[in-house]
Amino acid sequence: MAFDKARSAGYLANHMARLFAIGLAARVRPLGLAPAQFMVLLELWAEDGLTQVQLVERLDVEQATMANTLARMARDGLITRTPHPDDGRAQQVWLSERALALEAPAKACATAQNEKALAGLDAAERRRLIELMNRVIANMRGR
Amino acid sequence: MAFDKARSAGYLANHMARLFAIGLAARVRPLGLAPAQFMVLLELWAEDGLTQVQLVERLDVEQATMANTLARMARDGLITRTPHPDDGRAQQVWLSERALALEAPAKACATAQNEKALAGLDAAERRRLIELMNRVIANMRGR
DNA sequence: TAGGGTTAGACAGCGCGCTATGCAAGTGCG
DNA sequence: CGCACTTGCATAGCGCGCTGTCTAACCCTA
Repeated sequence: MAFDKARSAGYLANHMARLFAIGLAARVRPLGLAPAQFMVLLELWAEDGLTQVQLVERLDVEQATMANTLARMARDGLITRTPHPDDGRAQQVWLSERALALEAPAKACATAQNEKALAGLDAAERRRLIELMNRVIANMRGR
Repeated sequence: MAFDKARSAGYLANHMARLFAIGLAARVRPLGLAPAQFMVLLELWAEDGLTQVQLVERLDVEQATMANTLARMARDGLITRTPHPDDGRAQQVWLSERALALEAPAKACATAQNEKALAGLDAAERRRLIELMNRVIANMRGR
C-alpha cells in the first residue's frame, strides 16, 4: 500500500546507479578496466603516490573494499605499491605505465556515459540534479 | 583533468545509491531482511504468486540475479515456490507467513530512510529530483 | 510428428560493496 | 622502558549485481 517504487528516491537511486555502472563498464571494458578501478585511477591521475587511507577517504568506501580493489588492480598491472618512507605500516600506490596511458580514453568513456545519461537535460536541469544529489548525500553521510 | 567527481552525475548516483543501501540495510537487518530481498517483497506484497520472469521485468534486474536472490529468500523462509499450473518450466513465488507479517515494519523502514535522505528538501524539490532521476533512467534504459 | 528455435530457470565465475577480525607497526603515557 | 592504545592493511565471509552457459519445457512449422 502507498509505496510506489517509481516515486521512491531510494529505488530510483539504485536503479540509476546500476544503469550508470552497466554503461560505464561496457565502455571501459575494452580498455581492460572495471568501474571501481576507474574511480581509483581518477584519484591517482590527479595525485600519484597516495596511500590506501587517502584513497579510502577520497572515494568514501570501506578500507576492506579498497584493499580488494587495489589487489585486483595490482594483479592487472594497473598499479604498483611501495613501502611508505615514513611509516612502516603504510604503502604508496603508484600508476603503471599502462594506467598512465589510459587517462584520456578512460575519461572519454566516462564523459560519454554521463552525456548519454543527461541527454535532453538543459544546463539548469543538470545543475539542479547535481545539487539535489549532493544534498541527499550530505543528509545520509552523517552515519 | 577537468573531471570533478563532485560534479559527475555517475559518481554521485553511485555514492547516493550506496548510502541508501547502507541505511536501508541497517534498518531492515533487525527484521532479517537484506535490501534486494525487500525489493522482491514489495512486488509480492502488491501481487503474490508472480513468476520469476515477472519479477525480473518489474525490478529490471537480470534473470540470474533474481534466481540467486530468490534462492536466498527461500533459504531464509521468506518465500515458497510451486510449479506453474500452465507451464512446466515456470514456477510461482509465494510469500510465507513470516514475509506477510513483515509488510508494515519493512515499509516503515524504507519510508524512514527516504525521509532521512530527503530531509530539508521541500515538496517541489522532491518532485524535481524524482522526475530528473526518472528521465536519466529512461535515457539509459535503451541500453 | 519430428526437428529447430524460443523461453524459464539454474549454475559458474567474477566485480565490488559491506561487516568483522586479526596482525604488525607506530604512539604515548606511566 | 614497557605496556596499552591506535592505526594501516589483509583476510574471511557474504549480498547482490553482472555475463555466459546449460537444461528442460514449450511452440511452431515443414
